[in-house]
Amino acid sequence: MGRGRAPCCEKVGLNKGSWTPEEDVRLISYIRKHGHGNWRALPKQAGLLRCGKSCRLRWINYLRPDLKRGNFSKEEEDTIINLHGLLGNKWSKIASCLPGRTDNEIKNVWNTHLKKRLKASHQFHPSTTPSSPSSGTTSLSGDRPTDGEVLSVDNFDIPLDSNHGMWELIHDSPLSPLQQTVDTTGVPSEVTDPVDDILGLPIEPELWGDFESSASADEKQGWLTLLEEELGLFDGGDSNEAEMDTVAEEEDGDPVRNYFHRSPSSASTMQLLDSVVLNSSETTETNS
DNA sequence: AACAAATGCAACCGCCAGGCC
DNA sequence: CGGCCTGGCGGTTGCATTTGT
Repeated sequence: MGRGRAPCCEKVGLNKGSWTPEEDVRLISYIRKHGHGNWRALPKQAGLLRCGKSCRLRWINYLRPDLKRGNFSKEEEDTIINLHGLLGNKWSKIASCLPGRTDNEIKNVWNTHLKKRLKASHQFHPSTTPSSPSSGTTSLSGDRPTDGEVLSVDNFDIPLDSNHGMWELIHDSPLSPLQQTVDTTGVPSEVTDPVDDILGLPIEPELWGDFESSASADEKQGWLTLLEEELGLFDGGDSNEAEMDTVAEEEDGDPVRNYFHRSPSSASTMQLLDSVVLNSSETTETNS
């Protein structure tokens, strides 16, 4: 699919548009084995006719093993609405508070669903004043409110207290625990585990070559079908269920993720934000 | 059934910030 | 200190799919 603007001349000869399962396999396999120290060099080393940016986007938005798939829950949507009121179009920061969700995904959900919903509710209840993305960013990036002031976001009053850490959160939104454990791109900084458990598929770069040369057409097709199922490209039935199990397993010991997965009440955004702040400071101490 | 309009979303782009030399 | 390189972010695009007529 040719999306976006006209291709830049230096990228002539590179693949564009939708990724094929084969490309996905190559990328997953390479990153799993070598990590992604240099996105620019990665496609060449992985044998992909893609630019580094494209590889990075594909990995972050679609192939990362820690991604949650499926529709956004009501609670997730409420959280997005509230955080958007706080942060404006800071999709990456909002995403950092929603484990398993990407900035791109959140941006899409906002633009396609939530914006319209807010608009509709505003028309229905003209007295309410939903904060616009720009106003949220602009107002908060300006003068800092004094202690005791209340920031009203989507009918949700947030007391602004300098001792509370809210202002710091807004301005210096910390990394989520998810990012702390797997980094922003979902891959450990050092790949040490020799067991290739990504997607539960036995992928190794060396094997790919053997696979390509020796596997029969049926074997290749079956393997790619399996990949499609794992990626959610194939409606195989219970793959989603398996993912939810994985998510549930990962919840233990992660306050923010637990919070979201168990009882993500939109009215508890303060709690959420506190958790993020707390967890961030704990991690900082641990690392220092 | 056929066509048009609306919607969803993956992937593109340019720009910017931070790190390195 | 300034230039270059890279990664990351936010905005935009257009194809595929769904819905309406």
